Order: sequence, then C-alpha cells, then structure tokens
Amino acid sequence: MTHRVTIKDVATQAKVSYQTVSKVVNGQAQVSSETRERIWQAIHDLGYRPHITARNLRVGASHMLGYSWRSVPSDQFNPVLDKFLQSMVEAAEKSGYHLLPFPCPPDHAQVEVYRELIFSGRVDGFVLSSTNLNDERIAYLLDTGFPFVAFGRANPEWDFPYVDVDGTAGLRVATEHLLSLGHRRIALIAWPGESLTGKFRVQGYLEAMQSAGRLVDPDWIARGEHSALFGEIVAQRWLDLPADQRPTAIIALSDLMAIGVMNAIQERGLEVGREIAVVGFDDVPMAQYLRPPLTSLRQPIWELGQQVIAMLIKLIRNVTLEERRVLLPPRLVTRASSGTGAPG
Amino acid sequence: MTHRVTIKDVATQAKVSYQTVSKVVNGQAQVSSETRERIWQAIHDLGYRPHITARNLRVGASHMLGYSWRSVPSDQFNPVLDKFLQSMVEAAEKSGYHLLPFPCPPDHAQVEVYRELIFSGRVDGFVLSSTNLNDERIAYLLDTGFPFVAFGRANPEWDFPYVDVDGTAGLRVATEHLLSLGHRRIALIAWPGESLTGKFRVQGYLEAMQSAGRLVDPDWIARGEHSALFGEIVAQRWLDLPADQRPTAIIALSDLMAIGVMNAIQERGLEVGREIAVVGFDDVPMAQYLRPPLTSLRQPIWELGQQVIAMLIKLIRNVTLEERRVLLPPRLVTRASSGTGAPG
DNA sequence: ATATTATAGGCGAACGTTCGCCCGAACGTT
DNA sequence: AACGTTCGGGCGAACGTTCGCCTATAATAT
Repeated sequence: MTHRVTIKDVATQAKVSYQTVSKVVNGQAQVSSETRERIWQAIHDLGYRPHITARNLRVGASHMLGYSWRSVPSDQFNPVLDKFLQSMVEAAEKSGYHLLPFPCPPDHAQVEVYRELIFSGRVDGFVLSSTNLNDERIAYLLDTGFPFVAFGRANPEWDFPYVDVDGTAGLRVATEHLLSLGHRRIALIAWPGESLTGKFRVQGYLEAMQSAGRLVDPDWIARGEHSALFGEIVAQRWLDLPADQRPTAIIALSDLMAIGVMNAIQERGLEVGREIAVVGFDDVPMAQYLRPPLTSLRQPIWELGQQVIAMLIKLIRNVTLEERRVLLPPRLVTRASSGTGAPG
Repeated sequence: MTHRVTIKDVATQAKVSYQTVSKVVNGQAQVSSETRERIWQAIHDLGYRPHITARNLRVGASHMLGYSWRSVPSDQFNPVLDKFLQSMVEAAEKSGYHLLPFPCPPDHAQVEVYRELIFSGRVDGFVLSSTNLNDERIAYLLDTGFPFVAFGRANPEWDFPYVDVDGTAGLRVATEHLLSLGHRRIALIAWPGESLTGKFRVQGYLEAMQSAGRLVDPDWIARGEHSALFGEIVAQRWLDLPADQRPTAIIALSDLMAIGVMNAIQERGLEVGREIAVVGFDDVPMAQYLRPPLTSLRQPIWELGQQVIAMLIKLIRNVTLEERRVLLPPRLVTRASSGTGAPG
C-alpha cells in the first residue's frame, strides 16, 4: 500500500478546497455543476473512496448493528440462521449499515457485553434474538434508551419494539387443517411451561380446538425438552393406548420433535399420514426429504429479517415506528405426513 | 445520551494529561504505578471505554475481517454456517477483531465489492469461501497484496494461504471402511467435473480402490447436480442392474444426495445398510435421525474457523505463517446405513 | 560535586472526515 | 446608485484517539 488517496488529493487535483469535495461526495447543493463534474472526474481518476472510519468518527456513529445468537448443539439444526443473517445483512447494507455479529456471551455476562459495545461506540443498535420472558438485555436497553429491536417477545408488560412469528396463528392453522381432515383426537408435543414461544403456540392449538367445539384432554399435551428423543418417547406413550383412544394426529412444536414422533410411529409398523397424521414446525429443509415428507409451518424468515432491520434503523434515525409490534404468520406447508383424512 | 466520557474526562479527573491516560490504557510502561492506579480508578469511576472508531482512525486499521457466503437454496441446508461463523467470530474477538459479513455479490460484481471494502478502509482482511478454480477474487487480492485466507482451494498454480477439508483423505477413509466390510462394488455419486472440491474427493475414492487392488468401473461414478433428486435417479439406475452386478455400497459426496439414494433404495423394498450400504458427506445434524441413521463424514468446522482467523490475523500483522496450506481431515461417523458387512 | 543516564509524564500533531460559518461575487430590485 | 438576496466555495474547528518527541526531575556513576 503506497498511500491512501484522501479527499485532499481529490481537492488538489480538482483545484478546490477539500471541504468542497466533501460537499460533492455527500450530495450537497452548494456547488456549481461545472466544479461538481470536475470533482467527480478527479474522484474517478484517483479512485477515491471515502474513509468510513473517519466519517464515522466525525458523525459520531458506527453504522453497525450488533447481533448475536445462541449456537445450537450440534445434534440440532438452526434452520433459520442462514436466511435470517442474509436478510439482515442485505437490508442493513441498503441503508448504509453493517451487521456486527458478536460472540454470544454466557448468561451472567450478557449485559456487560452489551454495555461494552455501546460505550465503546461499536454499534448504533442491537438486534436481539433468543429472548426470554424477563430478558435482562431488554431490561437494560430499555433502561438506557439504546436502540434495539427484538426477534421474539418477552414480558408483556414491557413496551419495546419486536418482530416475531405468530405462533398462535400458526398452530391455529395447523390444528384447523387436521380438524378439517376429520381428526378429533389431536395431540400436541410442546416445550416446558417457561417457554414463551411455546406458550403462544399452545394457545393457537387450544383456540382452534375450542372454536371447533372439541374438548382437549390434558393428557394430549406433552411438555418436555426440544429433542427428537423426547418426541419419540411421548409418541410411544400415546401409541400404547388402545387404538380407539389414542390420538389420530400429533402436532409437534418443532420438526426435530416431529421426526422423533415419525420414527416412533414407523417402529410400531404404523403408517405416518394414513394411520396417524404428523405435523411439525419450522419446515427445516430436510422436512421434504423425510418419508413421508413432513407437513410443517414455515416461518417468514426473510421478511422478519427485513422488518427487524428496517425498524431498527428507523429507531436509530429517530423516525417513529408506525408498528412497534410486528407479528408475521407462518405458512402451513402441507405434505404427505398429515395425510388426506382421519382414519376410520 | 448526555455526553460520551472520553479520555480527557479521565485525564482531568486523574489530574494528568490525556495522553498519559492513553499510555495507561494501552499498557505502556512509562507511567509510575501510583499514577497508573489513580488513572485506572478514574477510568472505573467514570465508566470510561475507549472509542473504537477514534482508535481505529488513528492507528489506520478497522479491525474488521470481511466475510461473505453464498446462501443455499431453501430446499438445501447449510450444515456448517452456524458453527463456522461462531468459530470465526469467537476467534476474531480474542484478538480484538470483528467479523464483517457482507452480502454476497452477484458473480460479475464480486471484485468491485471487494475493492470497495478495501479502499473505504472497512476491512483489514478477508475470509473467502465458496472458492472456485480460477476465482477472480483470489486473483484480485493476490494482485493487490491485500491480506486474505480462503476456506477452500483454487488454482494449484497460485500461491495463497488457505484452509480446507481434506476431502481426499475423507473419501479414502470412507472407501476403506466399506472395503473392510467386504464390499467390492462401491459406487460413487459426485459433482460435475468442474468442481474442485469434488475432484479431491473422487481422488480419495480412486486411491483407496486402487491400493485395495480393485478396478473401478467408470459407470460406478456418476456426476451431476447437488440435489437429493439426482442421488435418487442415479441410485435407481444402479438398482436396475442385476443383483450380482449392481453396487453393494454407494458413497455420495454430500448427505443431500445420500438421502436421495436411501429413498430410492427403500422404495425398491431393499434395506439400507443390510442389502446396500450408503455413506454421505457433511454429517448434517439430520443424518442421525434418518432411518437408518446415515454414516457420514464430519468436517472439523470449528477448527477450520479457528485456523482461518488465526492465519488471517497473522497475515495482517505481518507475522509469517508457518503453514500456508492447512488441510484438516474429516472424521468418519459410522452409523447403521453403512451396515456391518457386505451382503452375500 | 559533576556528569550521565534513566524515568515519568507533558505537548503538539495527525488520522480523514463533516459541520457551521463566513465572505465575496453576481444578480435583481427599488 | 445603493441595497438586499442568492449562490458558490473557502476556512477553521472538531470528532477521540495514538504517536513521537521533548523536558524536568530523580537516580546513578565517576
């Protein structure tokens, strides 16, 4: 590297003061069209590019948006990361921002890391994910007034901007789908009660059952850890019931658990889709390759990424948000695992 | 935000010049221990954090490492992104660097985007992925001498630092595994000839077959697009052969294609693992949940991420690399799909 | 006691921008 | 002819650091 070409080089080349070059670069009006062209010419000739760090220092912004996510254990999959990141990166770029992915700190150190990023001027805002009910980060950021948008909800008493998948709507649609196929005993595999995301999804199931006038047997809702094994164990338990009492359809709150369910069913020699319907959530890429292919709810990840960044940038620019709470419904992708009608 | 607390605030509080504070913050020796403590105290009291942008401007570095990746179509999975990113982000952070993910530009605009990032001073180096034989980006970066490390190889005539998975070793191990189980007719599903990664992997297969003294029938190597469907079609073709001529084992260069193979086999009513062995590559999380679970080659993604960043940072700091070309072998994860022995 | 060296810490400058203010010229108005 | 207005463009300053150099004092050696 010989010597970085700066605004001053352009200025001498174009025979103006360097501040005038700045005006041209930033599209300010106070320059005659002749000199403007002369300056652009010089910029082009010299291959000048504004130095972002200097600009950022001057304007007091980093044009960076912080994001960290929890890595999933390697026996699981993160179905959304690729698309979500791409979406955010692209949306940010369009507005002159970049994403700063930082290592997800251990729970107790969360806030400290966010503090650090704020006070070192590294980021202008945050995208939060993996939010939980009383998320410390949200509490902290609300307290300091630093711009952020969450991907996921939290304590309903708090007023903060978020985008989220409408799990309630998703499960309502999935349940209605099964009901319309004639299923009456529809079971649900959910997460522990602490899970907020789980709560919303269960609610959609309950709503759909209720408005169809179906009573829900509490035994039809199983709660446990997010794993294929748990899905398998629960399904086995249900399959032990006499045929006229056991569920004819099982919804799992994730594809991972749904896969466990499918494996349990097939090990009993039963046919998924014909004898027992299975529905998952996430629509992981693999869902379509399972045998039978898995009916699942696909999250509008791209749109969520676009929204979350658009909102965050508005927040940073002090534009008021017309929508502080955005819920986007997932789409039911119907495949063979949910069958064509209830048995019997 | 009232007022950012700067080095000067600390200085007045500690009754020294602000440059001395800088010395303390950067751990320089020329300060007595009393004043040093006084300054640290002031830093702590005021909650001072150095302003990164200002520091970067002064030292003429951005402490950012550029990275972009090609998003896979949504019917496929990116098995490595999550871990690879986390690994790189974490490794970078340890050395005071951050990752800058930027949108993967369309092919024709690749170089221009890299140029821009360099000349606007946004990054100090690049990690390249999805490299191809005559990668324009590599050519350009070699030409300008800008620091980068590739994840993947390219034109062997070029001398540039890279890390990569040793696909040759991986396929050698996989093939030897099948040979040791008594398989003689081992078929391979590969990518088109242009694929460099594919070429290395095929080579491993050929080496293993050769050193076992097995002739390789050219018909046992199929080449086509990376999809489950292609795997399925090819497998069907092989299954049409008389039982004493068809392959008893099939290796696919990716799990996605292996899944197609498994489905084709099962649709013929044959049993994967007992009648025909199947081996994949990638060890996607889903592999263990398939029925039967898929034997596959797992890439050492975490280590690759650590290495690539370590090398890049050395390059930036002008430390000579002891190893400019790092190949890490994948690990064969043996599961039921490769069976316990060749049939017959 | 003087000369030499080491040490602590101060000071000006610079990194590459943008911002706000100012001034001079040109122009139109009364 | 004097005035106000508009427009083009110059200028100083600042953003928060780090760097290199300088100086005064203290410590050591002769």
